[in-house]
Amino acid sequence: MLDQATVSNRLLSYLSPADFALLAPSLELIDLDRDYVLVIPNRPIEHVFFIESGMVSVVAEKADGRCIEVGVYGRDGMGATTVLLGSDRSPHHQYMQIGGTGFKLTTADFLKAVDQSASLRTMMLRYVHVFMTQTAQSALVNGSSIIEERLARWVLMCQDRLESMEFPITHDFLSMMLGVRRSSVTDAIHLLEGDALIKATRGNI
Amino acid sequence: MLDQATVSNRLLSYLSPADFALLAPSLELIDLDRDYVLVIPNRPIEHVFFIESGMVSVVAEKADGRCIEVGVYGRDGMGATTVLLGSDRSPHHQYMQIGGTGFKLTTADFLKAVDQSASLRTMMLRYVHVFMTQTAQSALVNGSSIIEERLARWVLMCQDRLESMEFPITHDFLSMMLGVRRSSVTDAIHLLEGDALIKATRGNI
DNA sequence: GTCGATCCGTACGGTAGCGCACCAACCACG
DNA sequence: CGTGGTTGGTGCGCTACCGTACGGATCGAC
Repeated sequence: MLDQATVSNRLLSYLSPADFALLAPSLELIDLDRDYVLVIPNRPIEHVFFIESGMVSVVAEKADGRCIEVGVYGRDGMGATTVLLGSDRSPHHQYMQIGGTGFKLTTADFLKAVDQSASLRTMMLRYVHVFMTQTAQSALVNGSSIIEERLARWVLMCQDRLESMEFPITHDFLSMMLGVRRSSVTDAIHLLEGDALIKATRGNI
Repeated sequence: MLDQATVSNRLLSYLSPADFALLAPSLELIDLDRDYVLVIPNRPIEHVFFIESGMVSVVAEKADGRCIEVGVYGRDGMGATTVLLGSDRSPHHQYMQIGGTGFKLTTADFLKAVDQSASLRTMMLRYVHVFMTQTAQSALVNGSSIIEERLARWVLMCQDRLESMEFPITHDFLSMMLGVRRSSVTDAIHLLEGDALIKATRGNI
């Protein structure tokens, strides 16, 4: 049986013991390697995830195939929040940007637990609000900040979620996330390095 | 007593009669003139709104005072959705972009009704999902589309919500909403006019 | 009609970021 | 230890958009 005290995921660890006990039997610990897909757009969501380590990108795609990240989460949150809102699908991609581990449970088990406990539902809905705010913030900076600032925001968010000063990411991936040209990312990284704020090596920041 | 059949708001009109009856006694019809403030950022939300006509802008603000619209709604939705998510405040401004009318009720009355009816809650949470998707879409276009496209999106969203081919709006306001320079809006409008897609007069589109 | 305020058209120099392309450094793998 | 794929640095011409600014048009109030 799973011990709540050993769980890194913030949502799970802040639950009341009773609420945790509702979910615990359904939780399955799995490896989440880089590029592991948590949610496929517009397809029924069969599993819900709680991240223990690593980071997930939530990515929106335009009709022309162009993609931009609209949110990220790690041990602070959960995947596939839309099931809480009564929808069994989401228009966005979700995949591991940085590999790690996490718990997976079926959507049905999750919803059953949420229906049984109002406090559990409340907790989860609060997280939806947090994530929504993050998305709105993305809209804000995407529309009003230069690349250097957007990169800095991304690095900080990544740091918060990984509790690590270093993480593996290529300029190419970052350019996807920010929706800009790869060499613009290179330039922005150099600027931040010039201010001694970050240090980048091949495939690492 | 309010007759559900005469209500324009989509959320209210799609409710089951029983759910509507739960809300109806609390609904107060009010005028919502242009610039009427529905939500002040980071202050307790005392009232929830269902729009009958007109349009609301949800606007995020950066530390430097720069603002960008992260969503809009009209008769298709409601204001202050965050109360559904267990938060009594929101970080965003919400005010009437185009004047109209709507129903107002206290947050307490609204939450009481939602607690009494699971189907009512479900309906409202589904709308939260819709709005969240819209916000994510804003993040997407803000980061990847040229002004002309973003303006076109805005005009179409406005049209959907007003069911009117014409609406009062100045270039100046649009530049705020899109987070761009006022004269860039003027240019984009001329481009769309060149394609005979819109027609603009002073303070009108 | 006159005045002030609002709104819109236009212009000009400056710059962030783009698309593209090329090469060097680096790594994994045989 | 060579080879091929990945990643990062750099350059060039180009476009979208910015900041700023000025002047003309339109409107309401008196």
